[in-house]
Amino acid sequence: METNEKTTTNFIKDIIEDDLEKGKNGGQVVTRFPPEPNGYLHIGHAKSICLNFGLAKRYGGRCHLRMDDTNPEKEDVEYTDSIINDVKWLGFDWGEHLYYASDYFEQLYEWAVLLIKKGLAYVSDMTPDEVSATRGGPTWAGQEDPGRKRGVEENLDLFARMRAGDFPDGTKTLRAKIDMAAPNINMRDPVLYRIKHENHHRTGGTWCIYPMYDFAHGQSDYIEGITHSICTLEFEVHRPLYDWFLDQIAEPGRVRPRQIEFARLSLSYTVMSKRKLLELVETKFVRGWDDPRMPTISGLRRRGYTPESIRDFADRIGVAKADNVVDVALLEHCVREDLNRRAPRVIAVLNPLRVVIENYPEGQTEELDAVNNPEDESMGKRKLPFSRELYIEREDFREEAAGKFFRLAPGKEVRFKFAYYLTCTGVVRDDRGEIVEVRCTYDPATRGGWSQDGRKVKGTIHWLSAEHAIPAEVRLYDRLFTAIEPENTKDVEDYRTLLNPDSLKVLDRCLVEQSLKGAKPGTQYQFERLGYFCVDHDSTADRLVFNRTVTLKDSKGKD
RNA sequence: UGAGGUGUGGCCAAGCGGUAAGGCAUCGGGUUUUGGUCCCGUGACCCCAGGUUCGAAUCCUGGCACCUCAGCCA
Repeated sequence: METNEKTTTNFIKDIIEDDLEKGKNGGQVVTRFPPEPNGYLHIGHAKSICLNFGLAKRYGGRCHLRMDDTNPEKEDVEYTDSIINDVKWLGFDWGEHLYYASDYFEQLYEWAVLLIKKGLAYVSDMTPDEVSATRGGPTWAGQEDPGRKRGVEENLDLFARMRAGDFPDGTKTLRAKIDMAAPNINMRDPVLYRIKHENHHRTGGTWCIYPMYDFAHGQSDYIEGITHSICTLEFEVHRPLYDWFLDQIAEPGRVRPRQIEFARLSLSYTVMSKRKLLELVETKFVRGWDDPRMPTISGLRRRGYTPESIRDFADRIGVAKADNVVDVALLEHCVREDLNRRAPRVIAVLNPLRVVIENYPEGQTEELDAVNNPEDESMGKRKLPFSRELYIEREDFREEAAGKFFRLAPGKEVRFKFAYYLTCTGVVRDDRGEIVEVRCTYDPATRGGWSQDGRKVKGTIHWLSAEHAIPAEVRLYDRLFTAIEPENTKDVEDYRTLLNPDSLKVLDRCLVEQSLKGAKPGTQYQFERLGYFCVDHDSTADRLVFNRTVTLKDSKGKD
């Protein structure tokens, strides 16, 4: 499926179209998705990925995948691998354009030297605390760093020695000489390089000084010929700095990137910060980054979300600058819509209740036709075995059938989907009074589930032949948090107190139809009347495990 | 009290001076061998107050609210 663009327009498209009209950048559109490999990608990243790759595609340009790996302390190849895998899975192709900011370290270093020579950067001896204490505040200026007074030669020498490893971590930095009284705090002599005697996951021990985000990002964009550098709103106040660095290094005639900011995505009932997601993983509240309850791409994938549904979601939420919290119901709507078209229907009984058909011959089995997908006739039909003893969903039977209950109850006739009309004649209880079996009779004239005499039954329920069904485990998921905005709920100091204790429910005595035997992990189905489910990779040769992606919409009790 | 942003129905979001798109959710109704799908229908004087204009969500002025920035994180 092609990513269809439902939102008519957004301000970024306007900007790009305006640039194109003016012939800027030679009519090129080059974007990039620049994650830091310090965690797994989540649905918020998906918004950015779809935006950047989508724009490139729309305007006949290209989109790079760039690892923003300038901080070896937090980064790891495990994350790099997962990012590459996730972006690919989402359906995007960066071709040859996979880059690493760390590949630009040498060039970045040279630019730092250039700034020193221009008298625009200096080596500082301040500690982190001192830098912080002298930065000033919103309404008061900062104080100048003594390092500011150093001459070019001394700075050059000191900076070279920083690179050479002459100084311990935290003792020196390279700072830009801008303005300690700038109203924008980011312009108050920002740190360009810090010393970290740390092994980098790609450059190994080559470097012991690493560039800061501000000194690396815009230049990386420049190196790659990015035309539109799209990032989230918190970088808006960094834009003057982004431009300041480009002012110092950009050569005439080369593409000069422009930073454009949009509002990041918040999804209701979950958290999106990498720190908090990491915390959930580390405290073992979830089973890992790919726990189906996580808003990570890997979690959504394991949950059964399709790339198409996520791309559709990204299109529908739009792109703007206003803070927003998108209702997770929209995401759910997107998978339902996608899976409704594609997922084959099968029968599963999550909470089995035995049914015996008194007038059906013992030992007899017949095969009935079942439609694989009413939305798509080409998906054909399959045979479903029917016999005297069946299982139905426990909640599809009630002794007291109140007004709106259309399912099985004493004396009531209902349709067993694809099979017959059955009428309940009674129940069998165990010692404790629990119903363990429902007795019924069937009407042989209603084979296939319809009646020639035109009589209607309101209810249709699903069922499985007792001797043919196979066992399975089904994991039901619910929202991870009980609050719409766990990170922004008043009177709540710790978001973790809002974790939903019932976000996972494991049912280990479920039954599914025999055709599911050997189903491959990742395969998606609609369990008739229940929802969309997919095979989890925890499944083994003799035990299937399913994840519930999302329930079917349910209007029970609403009419 | 600084700088940069944002405010359109419950949640997103178009709109770019000519009289409020669309989606999700909700609630009605119809079809239906999934209480699914599908199909119909349902809601806004656009943060507030002034002003400009024949006409303003769109322009101007003044408020108010919320978000971001004081990591050697990104």
